[in-house]
Amino acid sequence: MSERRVTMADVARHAGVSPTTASFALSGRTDMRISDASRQKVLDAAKELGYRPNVTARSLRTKSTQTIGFVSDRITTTPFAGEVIRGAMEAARERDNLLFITEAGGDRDAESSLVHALLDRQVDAVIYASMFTRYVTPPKELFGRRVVLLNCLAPGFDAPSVVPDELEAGRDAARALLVAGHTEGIWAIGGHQAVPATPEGIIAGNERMRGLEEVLREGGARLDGVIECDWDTRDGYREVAALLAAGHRPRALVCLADRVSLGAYQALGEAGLAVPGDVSVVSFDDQDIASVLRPALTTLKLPHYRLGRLAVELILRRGPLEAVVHRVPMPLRERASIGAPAGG
Amino acid sequence: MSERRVTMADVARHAGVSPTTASFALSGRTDMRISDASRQKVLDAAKELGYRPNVTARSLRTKSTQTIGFVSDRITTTPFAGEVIRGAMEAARERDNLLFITEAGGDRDAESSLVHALLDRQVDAVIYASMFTRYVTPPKELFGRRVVLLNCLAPGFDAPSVVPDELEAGRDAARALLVAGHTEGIWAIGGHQAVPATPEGIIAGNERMRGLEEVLREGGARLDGVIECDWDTRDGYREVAALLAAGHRPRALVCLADRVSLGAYQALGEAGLAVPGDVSVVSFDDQDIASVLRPALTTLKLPHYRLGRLAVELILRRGPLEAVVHRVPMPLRERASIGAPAGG
DNA sequence: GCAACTTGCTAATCCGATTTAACAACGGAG
DNA sequence: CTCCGTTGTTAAATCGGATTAGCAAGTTGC
Repeated sequence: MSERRVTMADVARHAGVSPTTASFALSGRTDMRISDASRQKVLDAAKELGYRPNVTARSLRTKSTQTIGFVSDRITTTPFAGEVIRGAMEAARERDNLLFITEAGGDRDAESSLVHALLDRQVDAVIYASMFTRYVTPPKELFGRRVVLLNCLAPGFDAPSVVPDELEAGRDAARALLVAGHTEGIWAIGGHQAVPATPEGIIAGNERMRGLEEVLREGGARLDGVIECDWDTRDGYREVAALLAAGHRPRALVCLADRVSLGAYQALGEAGLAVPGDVSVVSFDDQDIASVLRPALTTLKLPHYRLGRLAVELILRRGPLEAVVHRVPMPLRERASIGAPAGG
Repeated sequence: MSERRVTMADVARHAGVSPTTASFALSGRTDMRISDASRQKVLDAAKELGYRPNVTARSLRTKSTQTIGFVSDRITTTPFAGEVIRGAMEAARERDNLLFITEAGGDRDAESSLVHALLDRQVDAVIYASMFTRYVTPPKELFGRRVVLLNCLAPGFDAPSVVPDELEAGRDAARALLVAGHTEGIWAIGGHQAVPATPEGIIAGNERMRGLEEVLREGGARLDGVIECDWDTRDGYREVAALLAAGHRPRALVCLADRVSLGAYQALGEAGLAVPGDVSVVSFDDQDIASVLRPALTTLKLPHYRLGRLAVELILRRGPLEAVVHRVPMPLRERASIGAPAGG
């Protein structure tokens, strides 16, 4: 791409030293003695000529490209993806690394092919990411490589995982309700995804529900019911409408995803019930929409930015990676959808 | 990253030929004569050893890294970003290219620094992207380089631009209303962003309004009013609520962004007006939320996937890039928010 | 005064490909 | 029988750095 770059040889010539001296002066290594005078000459020459090292050439010798590959099933489907990537990118940038972003779309062959494309470019490490928490089997090309699993778990695959702390989030949802005084009339919409129509519920749903029920029980409260349905707006609407039609009068709804909450809002609105006056709602994910609904939704944020960042930070730590599961807290975004229980 | 790779020297040795012969056989070049027998031996050896060329090493000689840099102001703020990147990525992948994704966050220094990081890695070209259509001044490091401007315009900068066809989208919004029979009681919410509090309105707002008014006029209709406000849910809600409170009874609302539409829905709902029974709504952007609102929103889709794809396609065409503005159509997503005018 | 270090620097190699220049071997023309 | 062109192949140079080995000149020790 365009005019010849200044090379180290140019710098050396301009400074009147050998390329070797220039190399050592520029890399600032101390295991080879360079006089301050020479060093300064080189540095000045480099600055004057606007020298920038050719990372490609350097990595041929050093093996390190200061480049990380990012492979995901799908970066586009979920609105969170951008945050994951941004977190990863910023952490990488702080250490002069760049990210190759790729997406396999769930296709195994595409995945292998992408991993190859990354390895052909000598990436220092690979982040293998899923857009929702689940169990995965990374492609064989990644075995023995420097890998961090992002938002997924692969038992038997020797690499660290970075996942949201769904269990604690479930507990926090319960605490938020208890603090507001809710002990009865609590329904969970979305459930465990025991029969997973929405695959993202498999892990998240179970852990959220487990944490929720645990703290509710400890707080002397319990769920009136758990409605299993897909984690989408349509099902949220339908199930809550059906619940109300059946004569139930919930005081609080725990929606397992913000999309479900939106459906719940719609059903509640049509039934003339106010949030949080008549029914409190607590949710999970903190999608964009959460802050924009009326009333704004109290929800447990999926920490995508921090997931991305931590994955890169692990990679950039020196030394081998340990196959540990890192759980990142899901902060509670307190907004306006939880209130005191409606008088019964 | 881990065990030694098979090199071309290994392949040559295994096939019993020189590295030169192996190179020509593998690259399939015809300007150097290789016997079919030798060629086959090399190919077999390569396959058997699982040889994969080291792109980094190759590019040191050839200058081409099969890598494209992507620099944007912000990939995260807008939910569309993923689609842009996906489009770019898929187009790149089809031609064995990979994308470095970076984000400068609007900071000029960060931008320069990122461009340097990209150039240091010898990217073949750079996509300079904005997350909403606007005028930009690319950093000086990009002058004279192979660049495509994505979703932005830079007069005087010698590079092609790829932008949504907002003008035609404005016309299509008008046509959708005319076809449904609307000729009066039409209000535009969001306006031209003449005083741009929401910067993304500067170009989009003007062109959408221009196309809208043009076709409305030609169709014998006109706007009852244009309400200038920020392109967000809060303002959409406030302005529509105010409009209704002032005693106006619009038949159709043209919301300049889906976020504004959401606010409009909220205000309409609280006033007991049904969409589209009482008021039709047509919108722009096609964010995720558009298809999930009740009723689903008829809107003109920002063609992010195609923008990303076209940018890469332009880059991968051989020959110099021409400084032309490519306008990508914004398809009409017909859903349920437009109906016949309410009887007046 | 000479060996033994230090200090400061450079020549030569290497990384893994591509590409240029050159060179055998063979066949046909004259 | 020589000359020349063709065919198939390879040695060597190159890309832009990092690294190893080695070499002068100056210091110190005894």
